[in-house]
Amino acid sequence: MKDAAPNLNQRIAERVGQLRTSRELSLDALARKSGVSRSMISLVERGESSPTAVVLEKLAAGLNVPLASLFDPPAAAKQVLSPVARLKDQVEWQDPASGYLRRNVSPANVPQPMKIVEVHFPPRQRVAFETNVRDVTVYEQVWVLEGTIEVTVNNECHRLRAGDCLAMQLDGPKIFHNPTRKTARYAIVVASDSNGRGRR
DNA sequence: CAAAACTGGAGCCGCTGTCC
DNA sequence: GGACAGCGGCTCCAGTTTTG
Repeated sequence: MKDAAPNLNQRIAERVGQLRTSRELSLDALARKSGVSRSMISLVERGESSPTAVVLEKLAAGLNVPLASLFDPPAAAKQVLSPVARLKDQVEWQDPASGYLRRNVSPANVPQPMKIVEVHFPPRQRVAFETNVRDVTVYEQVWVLEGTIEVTVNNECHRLRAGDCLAMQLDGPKIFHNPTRKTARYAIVVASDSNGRGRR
C-alpha cells in the first residue's frame, strides 16, 4: 500500500480541517491547545506535510478525539455505514519517524465509543507521546499479539510479551518501545467517554 | 553531513464588522 | 459607499532538532 500514503495524507488533512472548523477553532487556537505550531497545522491541513505520530497525537488531543479517528473518512463521505470493515478497506498509516505501521481495524464512523487498531512496531524503535489532557476521557488497552514491547505510562515501564494486556488512560505521557530485534504486533482498543461532553 | 520535520515570526490577502 | 481595523488563512523564510 505504498501509493496509498498521499491519499491518506489527504484524508488526514480533510479530517483535521473538518474537526477544527466543527469545533470553531482557528489555526491559532488549535496551535495553542495542541502545542503544534500553526504553520505545521496549516501544512497538515493542506496535505503538504507527512506529520509524525507524535504530531498527530498532539492534534488529536487538541481536537479531543482519539488518534485513530483522524484516519476516519470525513463525515461527508460516510454515506454507507457498514458494520463490517473488510481487510482491504482498513486504513493503514505508517509513522514517517519510527516506521511503525498502524491499521484502523474498526469500521469507520460507526456510532460506538470504541475502536480497534492493529500496530506493527519495528525492532529497536521508540515513540514518545506527550499526550495532552483531553476534555474527554480516553481509555486504551494494549494487547500484545506477537513479540515484546515496553510501554511506559506515567513513568512506570511495563514489559509486555505475547498475550499480555495493559490497560491505561490517555492523560499523560507514554512511551512505546520495542527493545527486541523482532517486529512486535499488538492490538489497541481505544474507548472514549464521549457522552456529549467535550465542549469545554 | 544532508535531508526532513518542525517552529515561530513576518508579511500578504481576503473577509467582515464598524464608523463616518 | 468608502475607509479602517481586526481576524483568519496562507506562504515564505531562517533557524533548530532529529534521524539515517
